[in-house]
Amino acid sequence: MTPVFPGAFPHALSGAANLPALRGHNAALVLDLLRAAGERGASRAELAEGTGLTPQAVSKITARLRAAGLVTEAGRRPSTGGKPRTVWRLVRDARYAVGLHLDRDELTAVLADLPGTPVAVHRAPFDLGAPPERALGEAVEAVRALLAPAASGGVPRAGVLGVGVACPGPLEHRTGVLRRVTGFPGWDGFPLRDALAERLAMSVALDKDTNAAALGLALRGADGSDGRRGGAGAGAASFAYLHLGTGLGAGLVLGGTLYRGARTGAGEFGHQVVRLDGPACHCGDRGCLEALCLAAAARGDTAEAARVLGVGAANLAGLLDIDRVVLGGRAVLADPEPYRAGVEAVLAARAARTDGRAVPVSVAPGGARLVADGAAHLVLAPLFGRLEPVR
Amino acid sequence: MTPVFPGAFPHALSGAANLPALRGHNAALVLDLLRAAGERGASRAELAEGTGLTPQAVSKITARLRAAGLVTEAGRRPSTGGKPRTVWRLVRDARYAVGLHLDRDELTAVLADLPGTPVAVHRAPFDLGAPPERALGEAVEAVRALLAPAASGGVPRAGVLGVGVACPGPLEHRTGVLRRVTGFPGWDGFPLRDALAERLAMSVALDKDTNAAALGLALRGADGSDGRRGGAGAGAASFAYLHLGTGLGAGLVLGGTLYRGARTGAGEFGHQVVRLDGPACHCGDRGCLEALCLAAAARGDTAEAARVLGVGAANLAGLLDIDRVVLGGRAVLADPEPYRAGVEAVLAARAARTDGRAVPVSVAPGGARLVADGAAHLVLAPLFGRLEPVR
DNA sequence: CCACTTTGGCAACAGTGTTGCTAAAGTGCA
DNA sequence: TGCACTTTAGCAACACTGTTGCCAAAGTGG
Repeated sequence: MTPVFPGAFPHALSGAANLPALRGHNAALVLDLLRAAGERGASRAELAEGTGLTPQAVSKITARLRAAGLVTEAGRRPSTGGKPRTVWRLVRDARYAVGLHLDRDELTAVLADLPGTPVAVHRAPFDLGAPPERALGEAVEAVRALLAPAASGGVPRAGVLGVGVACPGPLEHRTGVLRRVTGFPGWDGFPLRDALAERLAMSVALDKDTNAAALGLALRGADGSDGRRGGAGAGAASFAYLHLGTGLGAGLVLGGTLYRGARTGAGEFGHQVVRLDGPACHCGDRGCLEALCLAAAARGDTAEAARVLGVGAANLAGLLDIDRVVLGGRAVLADPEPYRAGVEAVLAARAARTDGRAVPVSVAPGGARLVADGAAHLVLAPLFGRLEPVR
Repeated sequence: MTPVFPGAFPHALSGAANLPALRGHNAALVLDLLRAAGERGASRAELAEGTGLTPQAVSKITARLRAAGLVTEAGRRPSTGGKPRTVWRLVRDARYAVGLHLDRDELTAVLADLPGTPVAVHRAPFDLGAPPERALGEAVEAVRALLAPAASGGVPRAGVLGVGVACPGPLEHRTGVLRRVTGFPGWDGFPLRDALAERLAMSVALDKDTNAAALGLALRGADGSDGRRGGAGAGAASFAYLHLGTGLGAGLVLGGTLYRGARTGAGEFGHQVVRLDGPACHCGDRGCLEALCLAAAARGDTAEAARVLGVGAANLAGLLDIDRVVLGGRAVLADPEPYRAGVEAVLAARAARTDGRAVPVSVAPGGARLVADGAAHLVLAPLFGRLEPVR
């Protein structure tokens, strides 16, 4: 839709690779380092150090990226005895992406700049239970309102790469088609991505709300560390985002990238059975984590809700050897600390038993806008080689 | 240790990539296709189709691989109206790898050829509880016996790439150090990989038994389909290998590659809690899957053991959206069908509830040698771009 | 003022996959 | 049997990659 730069969007090269793909791959590496560097920027030498490329290669790549308008020189570092290093930074307003969060009763649209920082927000009531065509119209209107000069402050339409849409699952991110959205079966089979793309004349990416949130955390830094990948093969950060709202779901980031499974089915966290033959769940099974957790929360027993959630988190942490657990969702955000502490206690007890490292638990920053912010990253992340682009 | 070919061992290019890495990456792609093609082989045109490279690039790559002795021309396909296609095949005896399975009471060493087929096997009693130095000596002796001309039929020592070692966890594959192997704490901190490498003067890779088994299944085809990756970004096969023996563990293959987590801790499957506040487990927790499953099996209630195992498998399948579950381990292999059917029934019930696809369940082929065969793939897989090489 | 250090660009280079063309090796019909 | 046609595969030139060697620019410190 909008040109980015030649050879853009190469995910970690897994298929056949030719020279354009190689170029795009290395360019994405440099961009990702600059994104992580933020306001501080990075010099050529630092980029060379961080990527493993030679300084000369970095020079060529930064020159190309500058020609594309994506990066710019921004001052110099103090000299350390020789010519001072030139600092490079991402050009914040070089490109934009829209993040659209369609929730059960509310719609949030954000306009994010190249590093992913929101520069405009639009909120509106929304009814996911309305007929799809009507809901679609409201989503389209929300994006148009967001991009109107009055709201976005004159962002050139051509600079907007596309729209990332996040909504409750199940759905298929590859095809952009919704499945039986829990509680709203009317959406089953609706090609939301293509319908939005046609109405907006923009490229659109669709994913689950939990996945969008996890992706946003991976790139903006759930732990403040800006989610940089580790060195070559050192194994990048892995974490699980657990979302406790109307239901209970998870978004998984494994080895620095969002793990969605082949059918976008990964992250079905709430319907793991933790009490065999326990109380019935609305899903038809018995003893689901979600049922136990929500029931405890409903009767005001936050400690028990947190403990049960912690057991599920421990099951997950053991299976996937993750580095961190991040909590979010309305129920958690309403009273975060008991949940955080309760989950962390269960994980710490497990670590003590197994002689292992305790998995730290934190509460997701960003509050109610977390998912919308993350949805914008569905469009931005491929630029930085952080997400397999959907074609 | 043994030269393979210039630029060998490039995993899916995730770090900075230069031309040698690019060459190695594409060469690995071609080798992987030829491995999957097996006896049938593949023509240049088929390789070009499968990799996405141009026919001319494939010509250059096959020429290089032939010079390295890894591939050879093997006949022609019938003409379809023009010049008949030349078929290429892997040279089976171009390279070898040793797979060593150190189990609690037995040791298995296999010599595998380039495609991973065992050509020699050596079995011996083994005591994992013996002092590490003595056990190490026995392992060294086993490898030497396997490679002796009498056993291996004159395989040139120079053609052996290295030794893949699989043993019960926990351990760290990156450093090659054992942790408190369940039941045998004497190993804690023992640098098995480096010790073996020094004694044998060969390169050694270490991993958990369940991971080795899963890797072997991924490459040899748990489903007979030879484990080929899907097309570009199509999402390769994901499955879980569940091993029910003395304990209960899992090996995970996600998107075509072995997932081990940063600390080789992934696959802790048996100590997920499925009965909150249930019976005590030896690990110190309550209601662990392993405790319930083993208890049911011990009292002869295979149906219940299978049902409980199925619940754990369903929890896992939901969380990771996998394509298949493979069962193995002594307890399962002793009487496979009830386990297979029982687990599959639970997964089918779950699929029916969620309107999803039922996850098929199969029993691992290869029997008692599964882990040893897989261990050889710890050495072979990097050649085919299927495993991040440990450095 | 000058020696020294460090940055970063220019030009030549080795090596990648790609493109355009041609030769080789079959099939199938007149 | 001859000939048109199809398909495979190699050669040579090419565009482009990151790398190397060299040198100018721009600082520091005595």
